[in-house]
Amino acid sequence: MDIRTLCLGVLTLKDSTGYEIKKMCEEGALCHFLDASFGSIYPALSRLTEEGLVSCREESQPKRPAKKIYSITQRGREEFRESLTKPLLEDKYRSDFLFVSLFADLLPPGHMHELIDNQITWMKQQAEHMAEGISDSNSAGAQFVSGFGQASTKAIIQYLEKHRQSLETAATKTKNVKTPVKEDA
Amino acid sequence: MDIRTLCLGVLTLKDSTGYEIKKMCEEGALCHFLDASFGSIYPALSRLTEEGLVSCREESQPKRPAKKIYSITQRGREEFRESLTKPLLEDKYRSDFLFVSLFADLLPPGHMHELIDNQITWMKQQAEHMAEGISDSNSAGAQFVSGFGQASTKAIIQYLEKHRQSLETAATKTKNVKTPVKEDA
DNA sequence: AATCACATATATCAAATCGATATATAAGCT
DNA sequence: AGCTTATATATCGATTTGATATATGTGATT
Repeated sequence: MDIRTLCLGVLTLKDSTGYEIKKMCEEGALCHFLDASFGSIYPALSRLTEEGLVSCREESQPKRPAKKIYSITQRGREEFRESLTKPLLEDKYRSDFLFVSLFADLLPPGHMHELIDNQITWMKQQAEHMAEGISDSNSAGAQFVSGFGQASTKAIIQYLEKHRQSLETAATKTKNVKTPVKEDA
Repeated sequence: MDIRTLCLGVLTLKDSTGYEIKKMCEEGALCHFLDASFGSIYPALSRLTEEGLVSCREESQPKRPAKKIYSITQRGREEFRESLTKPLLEDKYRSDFLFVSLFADLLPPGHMHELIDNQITWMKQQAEHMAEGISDSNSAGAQFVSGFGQASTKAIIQYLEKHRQSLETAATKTKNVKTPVKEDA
């Protein structure tokens, strides 16, 4: 989802500053499923303002940098609705952990074991964090997303706990001693 | 995982052209877990060659553009091994589908139903495709990755089938008629 | 026979995006 | 006094995507 549409979506729920939009990406209902940096949010909000899809009122507070509070306009709502019905990009699970797993036989002894420990710990934290989301006063959509995250995360934890052994033993059994010297160009 | 390291990883397994590296991203063991475009692969290979981490022999074939076959060098192997032990980026599940789900109440009637149908169909295809990978003559790492993908995908399918109703009814019950007019700047 | 889609192969480029950094200020902790 | 964290905006280099261009061969469709 492009940052433009993301901003419109957040503003559909609540008037916000750029800073708050970033926070929602880190703590909100979708925090495990999207990213957005200041470097993309601020330019997006400027462009959306130019195009009349959001409006901006400046609120100068004493001894603080002035807030720019953005609201979505009627045209913004229309465009957002429309963009929701356009073809979606496919889901994608990105994982450095899996990339490294594919090369487990090149790792020092015990390293893969540690990686999986960390991965499981992290996954459990994620699952907890997702479960918190559900207890809040949330929309059906937010609960659906939270449940989705929990279901997949728990399945992954189970998988890791059940199958880690096969990967770890395979990693220690193999050519981990010294890269064979076969000279090149 | 940056494209540079990705290329080194693929070349660890087999000498390849840029084109073949791209294909492995689309069909190989990790195809569901990473992306890379020509626009990043070719420059990465050039830079790696300059730096002496890979070598390149050109194979001109009759009536075909010349192949540039890259091999990883000893230094490349060392650097790759090292990069495997560096801190990993956290896994991330990116999903337009979930983003739209959060705004299900803004969709036309029946649209969410269709989206979920498509999502389930697509997920089932993914699961099948991942299962194929396991039957091939594969390393422990590749089997681990394939199993990981299947486990999470199947959990998601189950979740979608079990909980779709709650989202779909919530979507039809609500303010889908007309965006309220509340005028702005 | 002509056309179309797909596969092999390399390469470039605008646009989007990330990640880091800079600028202010206040609160709270050690 | 100094450190970290939080609020807030903004910019910028580097990376990466996604589209496009250039060639050619094969197999399917019309």
